[in-house]
Amino acid sequence: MAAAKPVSNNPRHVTMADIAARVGVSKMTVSRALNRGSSNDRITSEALRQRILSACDEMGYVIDQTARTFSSKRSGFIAAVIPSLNNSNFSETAQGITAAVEGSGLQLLLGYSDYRVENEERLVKAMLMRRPEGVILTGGSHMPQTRAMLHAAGIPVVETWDLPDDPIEHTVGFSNAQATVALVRYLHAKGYQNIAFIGGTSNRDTRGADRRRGYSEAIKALGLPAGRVISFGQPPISMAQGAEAITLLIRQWPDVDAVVCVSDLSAFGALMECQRRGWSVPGRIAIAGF
Amino acid sequence: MAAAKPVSNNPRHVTMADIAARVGVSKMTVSRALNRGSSNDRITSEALRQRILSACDEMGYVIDQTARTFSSKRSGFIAAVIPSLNNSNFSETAQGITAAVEGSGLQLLLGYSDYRVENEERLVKAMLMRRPEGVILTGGSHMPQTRAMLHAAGIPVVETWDLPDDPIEHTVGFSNAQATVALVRYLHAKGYQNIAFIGGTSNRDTRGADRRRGYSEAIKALGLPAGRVISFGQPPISMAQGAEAITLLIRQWPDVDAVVCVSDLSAFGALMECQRRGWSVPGRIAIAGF
DNA sequence: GTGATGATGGTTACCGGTAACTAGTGCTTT
DNA sequence: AAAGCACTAGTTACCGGTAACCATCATCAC
Repeated sequence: MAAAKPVSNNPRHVTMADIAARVGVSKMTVSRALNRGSSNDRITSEALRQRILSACDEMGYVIDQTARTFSSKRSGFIAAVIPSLNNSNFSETAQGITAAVEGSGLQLLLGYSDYRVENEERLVKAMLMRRPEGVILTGGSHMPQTRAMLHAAGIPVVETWDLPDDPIEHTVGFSNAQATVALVRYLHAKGYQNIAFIGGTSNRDTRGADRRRGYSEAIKALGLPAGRVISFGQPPISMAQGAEAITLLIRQWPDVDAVVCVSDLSAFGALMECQRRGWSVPGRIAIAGF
Repeated sequence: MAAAKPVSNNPRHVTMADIAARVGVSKMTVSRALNRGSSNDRITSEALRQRILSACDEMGYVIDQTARTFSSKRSGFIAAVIPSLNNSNFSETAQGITAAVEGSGLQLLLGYSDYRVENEERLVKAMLMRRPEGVILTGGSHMPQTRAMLHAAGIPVVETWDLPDDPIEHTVGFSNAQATVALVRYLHAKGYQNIAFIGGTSNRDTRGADRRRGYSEAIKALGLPAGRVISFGQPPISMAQGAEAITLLIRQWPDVDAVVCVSDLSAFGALMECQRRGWSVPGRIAIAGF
């Protein structure tokens, strides 16, 4: 592909030196005029500054962030890895981070791992090569190599959507297992006795696996009938898969009166299927989504 | 925030020079060993190369992509702007691009504009500062300044999900208006006479607006009853909004026998509502989504 | 044996910004 | 009036890689 061509074979990119020559000042003055307001601010006279800015406009100059990063050791972005783009939870997380970061002059660089720690490792490596000023990860399960690289990078690391026992550094989240325990206890307190669980087939989705573990622990602790777990579909499981799962569930254990679904999406699919079949919710069966 | 701290205040990042000193060769040799297989390949003896690679491993060296980009003028990534993360169409586009780009050594940098051309302009500017090797945009409507910057950048630009009259450079897509015309014609050919349209309230979503325009043109050309347009909710409109919209629609024009929805999501919401109310689809009313 | 050739590794200069320091100016302060 | 200070702009060096060119050595054809 285009892998052999330089970024630009224009006459040449306009550089700061061109602007400086045009205005008749030094590069440094141009740099200072453009960086007004940054931490290493140096006041430039307003008239001169305006001349510089309009020269930039006229010549179509855009500062080279690459050179700037290289020189100042500040890349101006933070990296975030989420499992999937197409999941409102994670994309809302991304939107939230973007909003929070806006104004501090930082940008968000987003990557998605497709729920695979190997992909996460590759992504983290690629991102670290670009020297982010911080990294945000989803979940607390990572490859050893990933943890090592992040430690070596010497930048802030935040893990979200989980409460790992052994955090890399900071954590913003909750325990998926404990939250599911609470959910099962709540259903039990409401009088439900035969509580099932619907989730995906793979352990790739570690948060999903944590939720299943929490379910099993709670069931055991409460002395309820155990083993009522349907595993169906590759995470993230779809609405359609949620619908199929609840059909299987009712066929296998007709006495089930409540079901905990691994995600909102699967719960929604299950709910739809119940409505379609005319099973009253939560009369015939209660449905809870995570 | 952390906006005043350098990327790293470690003892110091391991650099290529450190590796070179350790192995007892020059920086250049290290560079060549690491870039084996790239376009400007120079064969390095395998034994030496292995010694270099293991030295990198031992010292935890990760190449500085910033410096590399700066020096070689090749950033190794392409930029894509999509309207929204949380839309399976666009996130699938993103996944497709990622897959296509994989193997060519390029990475994808993703940004979302929230359906606003002003945001798109800010994003494009921020991305161009990092010197991407190509840019992919969603849709064919952009701020004049955005077009100017992209032209000045001198890199390949691709517009998708649209077929603009005045493309910036390349286009991969289709005409939203023409496709909607075809859809209306198809419904008419099937015998439907009272065809309505459901879409969002704003023109921010230019593809949605194009679809509405195509709908109106087709209705007019076919001489069907016009004006049966429900505008409801800010794009991208949700399933719930699709459901509400169809309720309004039927209340206002009870004779409507087919409806074109601006998106799959709104069509799905409308479909659900019809099922809930016991209206047969496509008996009582036909529902088409874009 | 000698020049040509090819494989390998070294040298030098440079990419485009910014940090850190220096120099000149006008205004106070004592 | 001299010293001190606050501002502004200029100078120099450098970030960590790579392009382009150079030097060396072994191999080979004649």
